[in-house]
Amino acid sequence: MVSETSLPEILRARGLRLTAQRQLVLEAVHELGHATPEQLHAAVREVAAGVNITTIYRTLELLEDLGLVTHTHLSHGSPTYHPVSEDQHAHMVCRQCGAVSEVEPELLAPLAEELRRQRGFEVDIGHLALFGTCGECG
Amino acid sequence: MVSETSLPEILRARGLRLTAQRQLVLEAVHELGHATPEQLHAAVREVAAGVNITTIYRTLELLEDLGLVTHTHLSHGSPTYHPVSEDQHAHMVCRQCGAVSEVEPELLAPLAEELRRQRGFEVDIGHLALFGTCGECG
DNA sequence: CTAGGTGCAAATAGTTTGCAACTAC
DNA sequence: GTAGTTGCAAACTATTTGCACCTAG
Repeated sequence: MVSETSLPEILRARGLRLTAQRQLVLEAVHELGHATPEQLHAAVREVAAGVNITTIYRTLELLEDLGLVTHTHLSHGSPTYHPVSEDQHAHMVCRQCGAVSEVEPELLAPLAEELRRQRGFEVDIGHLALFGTCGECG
Repeated sequence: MVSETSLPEILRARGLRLTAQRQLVLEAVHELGHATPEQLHAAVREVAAGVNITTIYRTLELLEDLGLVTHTHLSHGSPTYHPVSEDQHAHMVCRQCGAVSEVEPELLAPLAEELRRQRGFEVDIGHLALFGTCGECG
């Protein structure tokens, strides 16, 4: 499992620098679980007020490139970022109430397998969002 | 099946007006199959040059409300609209080459069934996007 | 010291809104 | 005639870029 601990090494291996901002953004992604750049910015600011939103965007792009975080598009608007270290899971979004819940990867495995076999398509389960209506709202 | 033919009636039933713009946008959605507001605007403009992008947005919202079209978020950026009359289908987007292909609803039926049973969640299959890597790029 | 990183301001893309002019009915 | 509709300009939100200054190594 890739964790925050490895950030310094991963950066060093690429000749990149470890900065407070990068640590804070990665920590915030872990803390919040699923968060938009805006939300991460707010979280980081509570610790380091001067951090610019631009840096959040640049850092998220970097962390994603380094394989430490990914993002998904849940509904409209901003993407949400989460750690890749977490169990791969899909999201289920209710269009009525906006509730987001997680879908266990086991449920998706057969579909993923089918697509791989039939089409040679490798589904990224962590980047999957199912829209619909939840039990409460249905 | 709801088709373009019913637009006048559906509008009338709500006390709304049938305009050239509305017909053109709906036709464009049918013609293009999956298109962003931008692309639909371009298509409509080929027939009626004066139509404003604002009208495209407003009309898509209306048509969606009327149940004639839906939209999905394929990858980043703009949503893509398509007719609801078409067979419900999901989309498969390759993150390398950007290719979009359709996934037959049969493949998704078991998953949808499972979620309905276990969680009472009604998945909107037409609004589903699977991201990953296609055979060519893998 | 110096390449990489950050903050700030400005640019850009996508979408929404206010309002006066227009038109379907 | 009149309520619904449109076009235009301006506002907004989310994101990206250019650039001078700063700092980790």
